[in-house]
Amino acid sequence: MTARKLLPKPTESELEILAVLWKTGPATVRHVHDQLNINRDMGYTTVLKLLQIMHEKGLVTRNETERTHVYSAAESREKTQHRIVGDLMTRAFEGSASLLVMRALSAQKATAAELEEIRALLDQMEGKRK
Amino acid sequence: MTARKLLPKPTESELEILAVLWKTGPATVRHVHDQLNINRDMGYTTVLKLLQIMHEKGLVTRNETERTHVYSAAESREKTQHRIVGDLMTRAFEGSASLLVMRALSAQKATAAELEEIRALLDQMEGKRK
DNA sequence: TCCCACCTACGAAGATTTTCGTTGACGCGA
DNA sequence: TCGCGTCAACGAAAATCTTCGTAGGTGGGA
Repeated sequence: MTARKLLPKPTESELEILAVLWKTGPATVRHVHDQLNINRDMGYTTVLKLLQIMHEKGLVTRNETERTHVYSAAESREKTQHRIVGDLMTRAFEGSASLLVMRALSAQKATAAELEEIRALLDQMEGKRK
Repeated sequence: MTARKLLPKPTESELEILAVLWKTGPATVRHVHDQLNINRDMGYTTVLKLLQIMHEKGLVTRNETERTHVYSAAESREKTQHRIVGDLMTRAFEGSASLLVMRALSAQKATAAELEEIRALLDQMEGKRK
């Protein structure tokens, strides 16, 4: 009832912005800009423009009641990640989840706790299977 | 000793082409074109141009001894996937491998055999840990 | 020999993404 | 009230990616 239209896949820059919004919740342009500029270098108006475009695309919503607008990610982190991973799986991994998982695990050492988490997920999936 | 320079991340179209090369091994433009056109629609010269650009970028090598050149992926599928996944992990998953793994597993049901494979990989990683 | 099918190279248009300068409005403190 | 810092909006340049038309070369068969 809510999702009027299919959201486009965010571009790389847009994804960086979404990452900030997911992490800190609704935020102003200023805040997003400051967060991004911890690791990279991007002008204020660039971030503003990006957020305006994302708003047009429906990737973010915004509260305009105050002069300083507050932006929020329109879609949950889970859903967006799900779409992106699914897309990548198709394009670069022949649709194989396990192959992608292996690369993910070898790309960066997971902590023991994380490994346990994954194990639990596997158990759960196998449980469902029967 | 071999890697002269860091390869750029392939674009989406380039990735499609690499997928063909990885799957079938060294191939001519004609072959890549035919394979791609099973699922989509892309002109011959478009594929040619893409391969030429990829050659400039170093993403593929080519054998020019024959009039019909033969292209090969310059980097192994493993390495490229590794880089792409690492990049995605950083940009969209806060660097968390386990989070990405979870999305991958939920994005598509893995087969029982795949789940076992992943389990084995986990065992191996935990073994190394101690 | 001539024509045709096929190949590479090249240039450029079109589409998309990324970046930023400029403008005008707002509100607060001097 | 005036000036300054901050904000959104907009336009457009710059960079990158995608697509294809055209030209020119090569080789084989009629």
